Amino acid sequence: MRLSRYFLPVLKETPSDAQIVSHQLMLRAGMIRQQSAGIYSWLPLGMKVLKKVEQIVREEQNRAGAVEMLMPTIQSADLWRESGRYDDYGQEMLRITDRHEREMLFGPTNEEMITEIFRSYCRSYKDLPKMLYHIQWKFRDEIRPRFGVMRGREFLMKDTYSFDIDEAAARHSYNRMFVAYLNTFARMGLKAVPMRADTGPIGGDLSHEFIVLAETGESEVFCHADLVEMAVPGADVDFEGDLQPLVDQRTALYAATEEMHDADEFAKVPADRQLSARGIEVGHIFYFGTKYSEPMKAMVMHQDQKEHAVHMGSYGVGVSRLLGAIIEAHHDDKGCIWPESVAPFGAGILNLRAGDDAADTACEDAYAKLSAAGLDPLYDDTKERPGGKFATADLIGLPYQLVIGPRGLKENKVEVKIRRSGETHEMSPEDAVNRLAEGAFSNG
RNA sequence: CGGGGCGUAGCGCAGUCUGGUAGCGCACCUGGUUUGGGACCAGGGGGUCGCAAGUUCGAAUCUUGCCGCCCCGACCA
Repeated sequence: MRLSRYFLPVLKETPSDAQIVSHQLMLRAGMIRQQSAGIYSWLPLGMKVLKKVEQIVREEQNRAGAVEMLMPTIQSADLWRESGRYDDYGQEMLRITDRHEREMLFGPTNEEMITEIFRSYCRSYKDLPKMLYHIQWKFRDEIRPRFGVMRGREFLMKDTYSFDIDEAAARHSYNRMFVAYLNTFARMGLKAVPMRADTGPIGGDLSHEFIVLAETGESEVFCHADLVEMAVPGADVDFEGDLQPLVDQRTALYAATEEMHDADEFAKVPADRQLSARGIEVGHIFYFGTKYSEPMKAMVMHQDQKEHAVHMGSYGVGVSRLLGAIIEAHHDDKGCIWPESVAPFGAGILNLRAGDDAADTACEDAYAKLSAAGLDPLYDDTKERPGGKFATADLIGLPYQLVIGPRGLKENKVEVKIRRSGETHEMSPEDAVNRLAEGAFSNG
């Protein structure tokens, strides 16, 4: 992409209503624009990162055996009356009346709808297990939206729903998501710690929040420090096999949010391993048994020739919130530092003197070759002065900057800057392009 | 919803107390000089001061109502 043709409205100054660094940087880097309290437009740069994050979530869901579909944003109130949640959900649900005076709502979640779909088609225990997900915009009319995309009213969520024959089978589905989430967040450069969460009226031990530690997090958390650095299972996990040991390895160590915190248990953690911090909830997994299948009659015939309600779980990832979490984890005073896996462009090419023949030629050549290599470079071909180009490149956080100007070219030199470390390497244009194309500067 | 704060040019703000022809920096446009880490000079455009009503000879400024946004609290991916 040529910057001259792109839409990248960067701000030099920090908008006054942004309180936390991720919100400030998303506004300054021209990623989002607030349209109303807690409601944002995703500008091109933000959209690109959002899609990358979404794709990682999707790939890991698919790997874990979940099947993608798409449900609508608008739902019928009748569906929610079946589960009893229409009255329970309260003011957080945005209720809408259509022209025929039908009561509709903008979905805050999809348990009812997926249960309705499941029960319409699945009648036998032989149809189980099933695991379906979608990535769709949700609306929750939060009392107080804040911190940009961290607590928006409209937000993009991945929600998965599992259907199993009994609690033991549901536990395996739960473990699939538990492990999938560990891998998902690690791929984005996040250290997410699973923490015991409140299971509400269902009880049991099957609910975990996945928390990214960050000073600006909304939750106070307490955990064994080893959990933070624990290596994730990785891509070659056998999701059909026994995942319980992987789960136990983590749940054996203390980790809880404020609501679930037990000071006495925490005190048993070795003192030098006790970690109390703040965190951002990026995922939440939940087993809720027959809470919806019972009232909504999602029954399957078992071998005993009787109908039984299916055991369900739901598993959410705040996709749009993840962008905030990633920036909180990866930034400096100059701007964002995107992990390569979610960077909006693979590299930036900075033409320090657009209009100079030598610089233009070298930049065009690098742009063509890096594009061909699949790096999806952003070529700053504007007439702006070098200082502004450096500042913009740092602000939007591209992992690599290929800096090309007439002064260096006289000695056949260009500069490669690594955003995360700030280090620069001088070399010939050919070397720079080749090494960038082959990922020579990557640290994985 | 309770408590607090703020709405003045695209962004950041001053002016409001004490009413008297709407300002500053950045950004933008034109010309010129510049050009390797957010240049300089000169000129220029842009605001019914959130909306409405009221007080007044006169309102960004005082009064009332409404709207929007932000922060603290209880809830959530």
